[in-house]
Amino acid sequence: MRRDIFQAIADPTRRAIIALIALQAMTPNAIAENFNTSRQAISKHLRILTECELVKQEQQGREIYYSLEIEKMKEIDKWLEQYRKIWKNQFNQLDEVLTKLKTQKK
Amino acid sequence: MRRDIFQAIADPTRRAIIALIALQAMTPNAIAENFNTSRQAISKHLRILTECELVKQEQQGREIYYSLEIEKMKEIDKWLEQYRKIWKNQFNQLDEVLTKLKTQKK
DNA sequence: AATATACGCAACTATTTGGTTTCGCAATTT
DNA sequence: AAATTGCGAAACCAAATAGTTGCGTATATT
Repeated sequence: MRRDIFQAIADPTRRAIIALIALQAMTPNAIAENFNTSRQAISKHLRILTECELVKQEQQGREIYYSLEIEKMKEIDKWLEQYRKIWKNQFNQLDEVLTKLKTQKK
Repeated sequence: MRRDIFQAIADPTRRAIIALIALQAMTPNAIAENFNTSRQAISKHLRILTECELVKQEQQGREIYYSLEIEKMKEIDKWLEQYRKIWKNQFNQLDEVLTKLKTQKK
């Protein structure tokens, strides 16, 4: 039972759930209406998302509202950072080449 | 056989491979030395990474050098962008509250 | 030419995963 | 109080996954 954020976002249904509840909290039934799977299947996805803290719940009577824990998304951003450095660096190197070519032209 | 980038980075070994070859191209054997699994297992991971174009190969004699296709990493960045907007927005809202408190103090 | 090395590929296996069905419990509604 | 609704949890199943073992092939070394 791996339960890390990368494994959580690997499933396309889970990414769609994340997108759905990013702007407003929703109940499992309301979420399930947007897919053609059962409420239980969505519930399982929500459990995985909750376990890795990508999603938080708030009980309201007999309904449970799920919403995105946006802070957790920053972890992916943090992981990407090392690679962003690489592609920015490559861009700068390309930029250098271009300016060098420019000055040679003059 | 799903073969998208999110599924590719879901596996921790594959993320480690990506980190390894990000800065320099490496052969499967050289990569495998950094893990305690077989060369074949690494080869399978490399195949998955290659199939979703996260990694490119370059044959050199009987050796094949694998390196990161950094451009593909931007796809994750692109996906994150929508959520980055949300957390930046939340930060701005917090900022507004703070400046409001400040002016009220004065 | 014979051997060794670097590798991909296919077959097989154990485990994990996404899904369904069935159940039970708590909060509403009637 | 009885029926309904919203939900999580457990049991079960088919498909996918990560790994192993055993090839075959091309390049390099002797």
